[in-house]
Amino acid sequence: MAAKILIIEDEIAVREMLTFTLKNNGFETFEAGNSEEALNIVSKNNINLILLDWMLPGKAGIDIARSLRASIETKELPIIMLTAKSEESDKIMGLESGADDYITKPFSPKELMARIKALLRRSAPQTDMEVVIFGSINLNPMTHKVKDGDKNIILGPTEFNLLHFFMTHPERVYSRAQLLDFVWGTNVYVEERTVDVHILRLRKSLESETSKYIQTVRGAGYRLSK
Amino acid sequence: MAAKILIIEDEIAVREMLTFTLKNNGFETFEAGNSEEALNIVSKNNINLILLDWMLPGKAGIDIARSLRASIETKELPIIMLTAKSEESDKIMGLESGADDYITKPFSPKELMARIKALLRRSAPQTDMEVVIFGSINLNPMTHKVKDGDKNIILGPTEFNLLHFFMTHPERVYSRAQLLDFVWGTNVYVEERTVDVHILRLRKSLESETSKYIQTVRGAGYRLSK
DNA sequence: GCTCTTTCATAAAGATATTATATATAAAAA
DNA sequence: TTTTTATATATAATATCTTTATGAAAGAGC
Repeated sequence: MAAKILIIEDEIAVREMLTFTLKNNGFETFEAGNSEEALNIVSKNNINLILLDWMLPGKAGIDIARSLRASIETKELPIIMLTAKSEESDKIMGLESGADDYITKPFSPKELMARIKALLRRSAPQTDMEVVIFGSINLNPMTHKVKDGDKNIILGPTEFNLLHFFMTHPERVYSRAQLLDFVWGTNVYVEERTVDVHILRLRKSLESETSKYIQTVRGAGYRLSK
Repeated sequence: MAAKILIIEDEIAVREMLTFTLKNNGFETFEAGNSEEALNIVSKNNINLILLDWMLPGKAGIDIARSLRASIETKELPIIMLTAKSEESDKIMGLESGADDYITKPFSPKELMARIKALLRRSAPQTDMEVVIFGSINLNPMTHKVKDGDKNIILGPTEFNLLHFFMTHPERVYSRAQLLDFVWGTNVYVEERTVDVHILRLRKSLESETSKYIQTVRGAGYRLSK
């Protein structure tokens, strides 16, 4: 699922630009113009990362960073601060008060994305990295290993992703088109029949008993179910 | 029923190519060469998606997107913009002014189709996914599973659809012709007797007690009732 | 080179529509 | 009433059509 990013910025134009860039890159965005809004949004949503304008009126920026760092709940929340100029003192103060990274305006969307992704990668290992278990299947995204009972299962990348998706979304039927969207990703253009082939290979790789969990639902798609 | 797609493009050759490709893929197409035509067609027809050429004379492309986004009626209408080059600024402007996706020329018909289908899928309402219960029957459209009491009921696609229809429209009698319309879909020529056969199979699949809920109303049709 | 993915061709499985025939029902006639 | 008749529905069998499974080859990426 898409990471949730909160943009704290008082200038509407900049805020909109950021929102737009982030949405475009598949993130879910929230916007706040001041501390109050910001903390409110953080408390109500499961924000994954914050983009914080350092140049908020008063000392708002620094205050927000500090209060987030003070609370147990938000202690680990990654913060990227946006600074207008690359003044050494600002950087130092920013990092000191809790930002994990900073980026100076003007910056390219590309650079912003790279930093956000890097930070999310670093700080959010457990989002999609949980071990998943379904019946006798045990899938560990961290080590990229799959076991079916005692037996180690060797899967190609696509089979691995497919199984991971099914295991994190069991019981529900997905059409081939949906599987392409969710497992292959949007903007990938392959034939729907290709899904069949990967289902076949996934079934072959699993123990014969277990492979029955990968069910064909005629006219609808496939499902992981007992 | 086929989705309706409006092509807004001033170059006739490109327009015809697009129309051809789309028709070939089972879409219903409309064509407009300028804003006026475009907005006119949108207001009179139930357009499901728009292919908008970004390189229309003047700022026509951006203007059309904006006016569509401004009106409540067309706020949600998916727009794919066609751009000549993949310039960052163009993409951003396009998406900012309301396009949902963009595709840069030259593009393959396959890619175009995939994007259109993905967008239609995304914008389609996630309706009809509620679990339905009638008596001891429990039908879950999400998992595509049916239970009658404790027993799992295996149904073919048509029987599943038929039962789902009855369960979402209980107590009322439907003629064979109506069932063909609602369950099979309009524009399908099938003998009315065929309905009998599927009713038979549905009854057979259900527990004998429950199958009595599928009632024959002589001279009128069938009904789901206790 | 290798591995993994996608596509394609064909086989196999499954679902559907049609037909023929049997059965049920309602109304009319005896 | 009971019987007849006409018509509607149920059922089984089957031919046809669709969808899915599978193996093999081509293609892509490393």
